[in-house]
Amino acid sequence: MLRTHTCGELRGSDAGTATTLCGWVASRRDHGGIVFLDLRDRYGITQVSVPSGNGDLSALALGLGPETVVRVRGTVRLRPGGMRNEKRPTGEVEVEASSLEVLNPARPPAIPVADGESASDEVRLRHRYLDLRRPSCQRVLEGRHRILSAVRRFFDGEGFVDVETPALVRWTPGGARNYVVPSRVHPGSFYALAESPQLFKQLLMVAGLDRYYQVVRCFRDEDLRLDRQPEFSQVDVEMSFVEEEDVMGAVERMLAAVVKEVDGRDLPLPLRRIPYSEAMLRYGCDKPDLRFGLPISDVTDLVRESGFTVFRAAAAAGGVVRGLSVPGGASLSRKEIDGLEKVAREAGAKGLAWMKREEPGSPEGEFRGPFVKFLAGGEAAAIADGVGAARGDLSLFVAADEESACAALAAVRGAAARAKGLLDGTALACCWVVDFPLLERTEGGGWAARHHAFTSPRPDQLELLETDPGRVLARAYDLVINGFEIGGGSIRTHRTDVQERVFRAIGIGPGEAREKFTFLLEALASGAPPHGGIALGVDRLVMVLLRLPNIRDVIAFPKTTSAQDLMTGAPSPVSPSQLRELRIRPEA
RNA sequence: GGGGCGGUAGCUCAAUUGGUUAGAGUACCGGACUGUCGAUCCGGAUGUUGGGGGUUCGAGUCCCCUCCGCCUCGCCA
Repeated sequence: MLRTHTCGELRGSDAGTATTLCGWVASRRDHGGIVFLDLRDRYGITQVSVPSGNGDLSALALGLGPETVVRVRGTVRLRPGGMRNEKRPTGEVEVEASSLEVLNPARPPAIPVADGESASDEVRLRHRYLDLRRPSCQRVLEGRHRILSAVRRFFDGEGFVDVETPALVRWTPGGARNYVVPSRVHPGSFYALAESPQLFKQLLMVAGLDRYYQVVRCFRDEDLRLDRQPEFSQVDVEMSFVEEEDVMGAVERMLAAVVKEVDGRDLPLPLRRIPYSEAMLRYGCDKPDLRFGLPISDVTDLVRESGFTVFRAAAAAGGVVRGLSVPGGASLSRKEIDGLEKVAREAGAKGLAWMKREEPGSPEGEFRGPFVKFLAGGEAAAIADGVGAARGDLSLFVAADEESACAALAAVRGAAARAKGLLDGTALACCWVVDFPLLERTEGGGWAARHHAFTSPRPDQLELLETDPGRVLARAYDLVINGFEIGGGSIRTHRTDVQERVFRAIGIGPGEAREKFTFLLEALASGAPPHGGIALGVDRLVMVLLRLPNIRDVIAFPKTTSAQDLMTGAPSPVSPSQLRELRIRPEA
């Protein structure tokens, strides 16, 4: 080793010992006679003092620019009283240098490396190696490592086998767009990069592995979001001879172990289970943010005869009128309410009806708001009660078709929580969303699998597959934390006859589409055990657990929203000769 | 593919209604200083205003095209 200690470990008790440190120059303070250097590595910052009297050493120290890589030999000294730095663990001591060695000079950094200094996303990503040199970034990467270690410890301890599955796979129809990889050996044929190991892990169950897990990279060629990257990691899990509760139980115990590891607190189990239909009604979406209340209520039946035409017409047209109450929201300004209405409009609502119940200082029973004048006697109180509005609360209503109303109120709910400061930055609100519909309508009027085609229908609802497909519930479950979908899974179909019926319901007949799944049907017919599993998004989980606002923050080398790597310049064109070898001709 | 916000010195930002030589902090360079730790003080240098075109006596500012970053709708079984 080039060093005897790290920059984070020297204490007062080390005073007098000889030491050699290596690190980056974090700052240089020149006092003419004496020069101070802050030396930084992953473990901390230690002050180095270079006293006068040794001309060469002082001159060398003066020439050290920021981020120069140096090796310092010296003696640990207790700092004089009053000169200690309480802000650093190493602040009691300094290393009095007897020699300085420049291991590598550094050009002035393109972005400041110190924590607390700002730089735009663009330059941070372009110089990611400097960005990652910041202590805060290193804490995140360490946190991610601890989380993944805890995950692996948990599954290892429960007898799961870590099996690797292919990344280069056959292209499969449906689902996320695949990245496509040309085959040199088979010109004109292509691999797909796996969007998930779904089929392989089911085949491992057929093989009898019984309990499988893997931390695996997945690839999806879809547009990016703050919680989506084109390549991301999953904790992929599959278990045999299990039911829903077995999978959910294992995962929430794993989650509790991870939360204990990173937060040191106990996650109360079992997690709340919320049926999909309730999630949609009360929170307007299938991944509710339960860090705050503001539940949505349906008041359609209260406004069928309303004096307010917008409400009456929506109800008559088969739509819904739903709303929520913001506690203390009567204090919100007109400007803030206009902001909420804008949110509702952007989410697809035609408008947002609002009503204040008894503002502070106003008489009992008073309601104020643009549409109150249209309401007949008692109606205002009835719908206010309907959404649970008390004195001083603000009621917000959307009248629309059910889908639009859900989307708009979900957006309004989040915006109102932010406006009223209801978001607890440290909270972890976890739940399972269960009882999803198995199928959903396609644009063409047919049916498609909502989760994937191998999700098992509820066994007591098999007949509905042929009579009323939209009502069939799936044996599926999503893990939701703070409004992010952290994972999703299901009990799979393990019998060929049931799989055939699901295929038929979603219009996969015995044609070419079916051929792509032949190997799976054959596998199911070869003694597939009842099985199920889940896939958890590692990056999202780390993001939520470390309370970071963006998935890029938890990935060492992420892509931008246009799926580029600003540091390396990927993707890039390849040479004509490479294309020729692959028999790929660019479109003219 | 659509919508919104942004791009000015290495970095973070400012620049009135279109008007003189585009400024500040920081970093950088030089000097002073023996106890700083966001060191301080004095001095200096720093620009393709993302790129291209247009309007105008005059464009960082207005118009068109385009590239890049972020957020978002579609998309993500």
